[in-house]
Amino acid sequence: MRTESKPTIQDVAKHASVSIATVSRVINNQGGVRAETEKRIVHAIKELGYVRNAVARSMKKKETKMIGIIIPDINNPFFPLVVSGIEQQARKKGYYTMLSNTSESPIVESEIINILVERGVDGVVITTADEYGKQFQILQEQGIPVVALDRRINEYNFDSVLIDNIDGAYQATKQLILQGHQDIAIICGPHSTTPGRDRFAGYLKALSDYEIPLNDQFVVQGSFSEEGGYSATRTLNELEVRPTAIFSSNNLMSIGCIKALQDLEWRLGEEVAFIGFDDIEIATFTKPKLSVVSRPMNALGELAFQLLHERILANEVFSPRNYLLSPELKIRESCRLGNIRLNHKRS
Amino acid sequence: MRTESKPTIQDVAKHASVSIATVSRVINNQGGVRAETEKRIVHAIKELGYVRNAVARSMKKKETKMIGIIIPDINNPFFPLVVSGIEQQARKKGYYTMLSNTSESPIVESEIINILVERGVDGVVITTADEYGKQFQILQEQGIPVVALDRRINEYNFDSVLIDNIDGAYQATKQLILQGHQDIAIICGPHSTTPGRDRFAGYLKALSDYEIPLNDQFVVQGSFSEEGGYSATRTLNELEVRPTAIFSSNNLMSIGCIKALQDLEWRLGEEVAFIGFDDIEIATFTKPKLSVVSRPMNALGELAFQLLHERILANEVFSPRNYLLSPELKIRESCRLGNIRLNHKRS
DNA sequence: ATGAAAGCGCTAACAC
DNA sequence: GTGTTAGCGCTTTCAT
Repeated sequence: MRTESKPTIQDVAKHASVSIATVSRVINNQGGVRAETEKRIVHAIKELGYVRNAVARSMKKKETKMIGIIIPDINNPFFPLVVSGIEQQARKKGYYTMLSNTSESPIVESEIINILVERGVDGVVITTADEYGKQFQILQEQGIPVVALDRRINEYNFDSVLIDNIDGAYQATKQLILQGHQDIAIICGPHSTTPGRDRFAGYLKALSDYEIPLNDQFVVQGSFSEEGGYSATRTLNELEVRPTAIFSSNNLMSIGCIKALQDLEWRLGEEVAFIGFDDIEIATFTKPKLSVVSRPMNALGELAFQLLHERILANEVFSPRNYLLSPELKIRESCRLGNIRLNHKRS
Repeated sequence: MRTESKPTIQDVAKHASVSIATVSRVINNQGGVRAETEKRIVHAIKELGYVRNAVARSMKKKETKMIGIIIPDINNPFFPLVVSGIEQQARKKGYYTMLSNTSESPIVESEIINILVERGVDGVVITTADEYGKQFQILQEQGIPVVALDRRINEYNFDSVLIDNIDGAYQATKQLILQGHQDIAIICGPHSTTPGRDRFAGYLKALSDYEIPLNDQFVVQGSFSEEGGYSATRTLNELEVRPTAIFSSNNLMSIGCIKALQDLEWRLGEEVAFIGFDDIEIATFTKPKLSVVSRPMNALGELAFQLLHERILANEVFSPRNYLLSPELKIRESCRLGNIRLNHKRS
């Protein structure tokens, strides 16, 4: 494709009849170059269409000004929002972000980490697809700063910015209880993930605090996906005694759940109340509108970059900082008592 | 941070008592190394925690195996879906993708392009925020292959993978007409963008083919955003004679439009029919369900990478290929006649 | 099968 | 203010 190879700093120097050192000075705005000389050089750069080779530069300077962002699911709207927060802060500080998507595959994640390390990123923000994996070893060995976002990384002492999932689930469940519900189901995410486990724990805690016995039938599992929420809801619908309220552990699951409710003609707000983890676009389009636990996506991203940046600049090791951000319960309509007939078995 | 600097190929060579050339051979699986020697080297690599420095490698080889993807709005679900298509193909061919988001800012886009060029990406797929900008100059000069995705790039002969927006809008409008509507409004996107103009053109064409005079009042403008759709809908609602059908030019606008309809108590499916460009999550949650023009996101991405890849491999210039993919009309409920009272002025 | 050595394009220390 | 020069870590030709 490329015929004549790209011009280098050498070519520019020759063209402007100066040394490469001088050219380098003007490229990097280091000053100390006579105005006239500079003009000649700038002109030569224009004329030749010279572009600084960042690869050579990085090689020399041992820094790339790139940070890697690794997310598990680019199609889950939660992540783009978080990414926007990171990007924004990074740009301000002169860092360029490389975003990669693992599609929840630990194998892909591992590959990506290796590539980023080889490419010499200055740091990485990651929402891992495998909290217990060994893929982080290389990052630690190379001393590359890492911030774990939204999902904990076990056995490594990285900084982390997490959401208080337990509290979020607790608030949601409590709200349902205060509305008079006793038969509250939970659609759980995978117990292999922190959010999966923690949201279940919050649910359990609320039940226990209000002395409502746990009914195993009301605890259903699924993957963090629309399909997961859909089939879980089906299962719930087939129970002899159906729950009067559902708490869904994740945005995608909520969508699946609401779809199932429609398909099964299990009437939201009339026969069953609902609260979901994460705000979703459809929440205000359903009737009744969905109450949700909302996470501060942007803040999550901004904080993550900030922590990362501090570590990149620091030249000594210091102990990990672990942040736990609180989600916010957004009460709309779907958790209201309405005219839901409760199952008054134990009242 | 990093205390002892990272091990290099030199260190490995020393540790295994061989030359760096031999180490390089085993790192790159080039064969021609005695099994026993190789074992020693592999062992040294493990022991030292050596990682190949891709920066140095790229510098030497003049290829990075990285391609850049530039999108204008990571929070518009259309793009993550396209990106998934690109990523998937790229990974298969051994390319790593770097995703960047411009947030529709031509300035940011320009910066990103420069960074990618400096970093030596092997190619770029871009949905530009500025179809007429000069930011592509550098790509052309450097001979870096480019594929324009979803938005045309004028004045440069890059490959392109576009959607037949005219046809999509035509189909939608036609459908509305066939349902008996005459007073069909369009919520237009910015005329500075190809999709904005083309979708309007398709609307116009359908009207003309069916001999329905254009009513200027039914043509409202907005940015490709929720807010754009929302305020456009407000405007339509304030007309003395309101339209009986609305065609919305973009997914985000559709969301804004539907929200406005709700807020204004302008009843969808009863007082006004609707078709929107792009399928959206909420489409099946509204009552009635939304009819939409759906684009093949994944195919778009896959094709884009394929074209790019061909160009990266080719060692001669050839003329640009321009693909136009057809969108598909998904008829659900919102465009049905239902019990909408049409304004029978000219029937 | 292995090694020596010449760069790739740049930065920065040092000389002038 | 400007030039010379020594690498950064790697791949690759050419010897051996």
